[in-house]
Amino acid sequence: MAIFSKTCEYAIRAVFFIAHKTATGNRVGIKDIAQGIDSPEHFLAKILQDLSRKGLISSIKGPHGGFYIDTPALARPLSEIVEAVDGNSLFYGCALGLKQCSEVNPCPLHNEFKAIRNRIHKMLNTTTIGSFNEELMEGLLSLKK
Amino acid sequence: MAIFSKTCEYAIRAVFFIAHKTATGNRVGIKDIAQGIDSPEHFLAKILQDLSRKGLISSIKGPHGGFYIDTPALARPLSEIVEAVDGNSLFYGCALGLKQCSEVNPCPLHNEFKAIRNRIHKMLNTTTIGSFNEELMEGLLSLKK
DNA sequence: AAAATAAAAGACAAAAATATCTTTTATTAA
DNA sequence: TTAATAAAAGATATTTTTGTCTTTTATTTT
Repeated sequence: MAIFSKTCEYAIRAVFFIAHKTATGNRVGIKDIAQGIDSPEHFLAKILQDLSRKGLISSIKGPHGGFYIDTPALARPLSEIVEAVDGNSLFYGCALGLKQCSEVNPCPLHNEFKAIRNRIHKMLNTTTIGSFNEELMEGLLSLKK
Repeated sequence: MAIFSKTCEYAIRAVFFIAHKTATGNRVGIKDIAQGIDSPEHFLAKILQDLSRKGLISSIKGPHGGFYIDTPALARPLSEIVEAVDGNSLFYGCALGLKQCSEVNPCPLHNEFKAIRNRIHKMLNTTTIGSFNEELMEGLLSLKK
């Protein structure tokens, strides 16, 4: 299994793509995004609609419209995207799927995974949506294939 | 999203359950296991058949038959169960789902997740199937709900 | 106002994961 | 050697995830 759902993978890649494309103020259309991150266009559209409804990204209809992320939003942590799409089970769920797993009623892997989940959470909390704009502009990082 | 698939969660819980129930040499039936870990019986049966075919656990048909794990197998790492069920993408896959992601062509999260994946891998490599038998016998750890 | 553009929304389809039910095979015990 | 037991195997069903296609709404430009 992967860490994120396919939906979340597309969401993160799209958000990075939009962030770096609109750091200069321009908007970018769904077609460009889908091709820029190598994802199915209409499926991605649904995902972005959802992120837009939740206020994590912005969009404008009509000619010269498209998606964008404003400067304050660039500073938000990636964890908000993940949580909006995949929920918080990656951060708080039991690795063995036990509802009642806790400090007082731990599954065998409870402590080990608590540390790992905390690390993932911390990492995604300190990584902002705009973190990679420069490297993306310089072509040092990849978002497709 | 969870770390493991539901199938893998059941597999790990079942393996721990069988390990501790058979540390004394007895076999345990699918009904007992399913109830002991709170999983759908027939679905679990499929999973255990698969693990049995792959030699990770053992079984015997007929009266007084059931599943068991022999002493050498108790020493095998949990990572083998995970890999048998979920494959190795948790250990080696790109967090953003990019096939071509690598050191020379990294996705934005490549380095951070490489460290996390390594940690998970290491942990599951050093945790053996029989690791928790004592705590399970003492009722200190939970495998259901 | 009309035409063009682009996201939003809705309906539908395919694939994968999860779950259930039935039949078969191997083994044991009476 | 028949009956009982228990896993293996097969068939089918349900749910969730992923993906596609069409229509509607909002906005802009002519």
